[in-house]
Amino acid sequence: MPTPTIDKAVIRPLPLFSSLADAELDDVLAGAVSRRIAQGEAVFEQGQPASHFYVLLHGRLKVHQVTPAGQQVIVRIVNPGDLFGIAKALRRTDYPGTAIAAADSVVLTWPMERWDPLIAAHPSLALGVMHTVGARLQDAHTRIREMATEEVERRVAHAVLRLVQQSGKKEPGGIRIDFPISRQDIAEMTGTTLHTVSRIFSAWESAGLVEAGRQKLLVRDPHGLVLVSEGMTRERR
Amino acid sequence: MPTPTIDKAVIRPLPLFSSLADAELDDVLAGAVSRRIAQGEAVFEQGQPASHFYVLLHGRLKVHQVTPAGQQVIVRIVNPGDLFGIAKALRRTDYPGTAIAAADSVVLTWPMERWDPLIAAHPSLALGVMHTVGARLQDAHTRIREMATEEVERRVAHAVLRLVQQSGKKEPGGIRIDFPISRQDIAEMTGTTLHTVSRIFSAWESAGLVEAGRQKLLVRDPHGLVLVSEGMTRERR
DNA sequence: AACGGTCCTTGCGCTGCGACAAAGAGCGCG
DNA sequence: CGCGCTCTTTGTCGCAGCGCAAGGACCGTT
Repeated sequence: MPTPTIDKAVIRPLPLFSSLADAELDDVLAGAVSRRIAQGEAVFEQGQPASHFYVLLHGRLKVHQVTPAGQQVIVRIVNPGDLFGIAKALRRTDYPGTAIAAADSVVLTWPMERWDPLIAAHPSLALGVMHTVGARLQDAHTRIREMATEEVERRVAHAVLRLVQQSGKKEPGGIRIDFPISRQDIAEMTGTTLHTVSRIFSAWESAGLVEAGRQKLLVRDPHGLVLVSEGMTRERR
Repeated sequence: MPTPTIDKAVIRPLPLFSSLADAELDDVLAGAVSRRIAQGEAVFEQGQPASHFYVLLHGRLKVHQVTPAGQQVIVRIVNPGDLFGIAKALRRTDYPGTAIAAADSVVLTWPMERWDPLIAAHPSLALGVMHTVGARLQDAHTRIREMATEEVERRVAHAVLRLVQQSGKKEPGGIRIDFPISRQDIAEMTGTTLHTVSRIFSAWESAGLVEAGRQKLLVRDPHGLVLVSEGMTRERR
């Protein structure tokens, strides 16, 4: 059910493509196809040969990796406008993770054969990709630093704040994470367990910091959360 | 005491430059200067404006980040041939970390103003940079996965094995990590404490897996370490 | 409206590992 | 050649947070 025609107006505003001339954009979009992904469905799976690369137009994806022992980790959240599945940029022939739609989503997809020519023909695209990967690298280093030095509650606070920034929607009474996210997900993002996240959320809820429901999260007091993330805690009891 | 003339023969074999034509290489090397860094000296420090970018020719560097709370984390080890200090590729104007020479080292350095022109003029260089950053991203994800799911001993085993791969020198009786590395360093690479690393090394030493001295490390039984890293442990007592 | 599936909560006991402490060992410097 | 510094070892102790377990809430389905 791919849509053969792509609406340039949707693509144009994305930072990745914004510096392309109009004619270039046509060239880039040649061979691209959009595709709907239902919630819970995978765009691609870890270990599969990397046949396509993608841009997320709408919705939200979670990228998982599974350890040899079968443990899951969420490597990142893909937000609208993000490039993903770019195995070629990492010099891989397979996908290093599994991308699953956290909400109904729409992706733009190119066959991987288009990668090299596109990158070669459009230097500004290559630049953009470099920056994308660079940004992810910095995120990753931030996470490493947090996991190495911070205790669980602060890591969870950081993770939630990151979600707020990337996917927060202002709402009377606070900021809502606008896609379904479970405690399990947050546990996998912070290297802890579902149980611990649940406990932390309960404590935050009593403290009036957040309002947490099934797959839902409303941050009532972002500033308070920032304090927690910076270690202003240990006032319990 | 920079050396104004750079020996092309030293640069040519580096993967990063190998696909450049000879004339291109001249262009790339224009404006490059080599510099010696004594052990313990910093090439650049976290937060400084990023004035140069570098390639390590000889020696070994540790890249640290300091948390707001003052904790140190080792982000990566720079091996000969590696590009580093490429803040521009991450769209930063300052260095995100501090690079310190773990052993006497020689770096090749360019003023950062050369970055954009070089990347623009030499597409294969841009590609190479993308792959470099991509490889680092994958490393980072691996570390995140390990820190999230594995217990300390296995993480330490993985870290040591990575060192062996990158900086191992075969030697009668085992593989030596050929630059000075302390337990503190390894603790900072794995998100644990000096004390725990010391204990683990002691245990490994009794088990005949490694031989560890002051800033020295000889892996006697790499395969045994692999077993540890894969979780074949819990035989103690 | 009953049912199964998913997601969430909470209590309890155990333990990996960090905090603290104190002393030993190797190295470089004056 | 001895002094001080950094790096390392080893022990003891306490606790954050994980594993386990059981139960409850909410959701979509037929």
